[in-house]
Amino acid sequence: MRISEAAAISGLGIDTIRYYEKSGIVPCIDRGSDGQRRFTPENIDWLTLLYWLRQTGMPLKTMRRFATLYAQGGQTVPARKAVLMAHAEQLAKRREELDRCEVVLAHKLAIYEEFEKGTP
Amino acid sequence: MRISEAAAISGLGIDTIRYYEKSGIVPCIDRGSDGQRRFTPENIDWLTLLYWLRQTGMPLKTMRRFATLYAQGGQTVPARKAVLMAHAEQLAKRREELDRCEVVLAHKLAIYEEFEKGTP
DNA sequence: TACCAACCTGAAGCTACATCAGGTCAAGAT
DNA sequence: ATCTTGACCTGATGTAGCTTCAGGTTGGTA
Repeated sequence: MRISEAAAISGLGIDTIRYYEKSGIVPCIDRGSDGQRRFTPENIDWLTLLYWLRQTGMPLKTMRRFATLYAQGGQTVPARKAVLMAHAEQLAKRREELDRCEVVLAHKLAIYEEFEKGTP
Repeated sequence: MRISEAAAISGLGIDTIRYYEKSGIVPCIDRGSDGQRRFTPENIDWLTLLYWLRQTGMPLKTMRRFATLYAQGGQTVPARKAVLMAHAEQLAKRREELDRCEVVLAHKLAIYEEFEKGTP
């Protein structure tokens, strides 16, 4: 599979995929005899996971750690689990922030509506 | 009120407040005779709102638009309301992304646990 | 009077991409 | 056989949103 298809499926942009490879967080992408990247289904899974991790704010540094662990094989599964669980906690915090922001917004909007009632 | 207190209350950093002022998204901060910033309660409210908007991903460009509207007085209240409501929609989308990411993470974690059972 | 903390400015540094310039290569149209 | 088109390549530069740094005032305290 070529890079454009990989981008379409994973959700990442073409440039982002190249950037991620250069940054060392996408281990071993094959190249065809033409020198162009060929993506395996395993690659696609990996990119898709990266997409979701980025989408929810995981820094590249952490992704790099995760990728390094992945490259070291099966005995790093507990460590990888720990990384993902830590990120899941981050998600919970984000959710709290969303909640609080929604409260703030609702409050502001209520004030605006009050104001509009006052000056029709 | 000085900048350090303003930072502590609003949640923003001192440097971020200065940066926001320079970027034109915090209208009219007074200065004392010593040339240092003095913050009114109104300023603090504004900064706190900015804190929450930033925390949930509103771009500076949008904040700038919002600030410009604010500076133009009461007749822009409907426009400001629209900005905040658009942002509230963004929040809903973020929440969906969080949900989906949690599903992906839970799936990965389940696979890891399966793996650990298999190779104890 | 000497010093320390808190403030100031302008400039440079950083992260995580996005975009651009300039070039390769294969496949179909002329 | 050549020409064009489109997808890909690399390396460099640009952008957003801060953050940190260098170097310079104040204002209160010992």
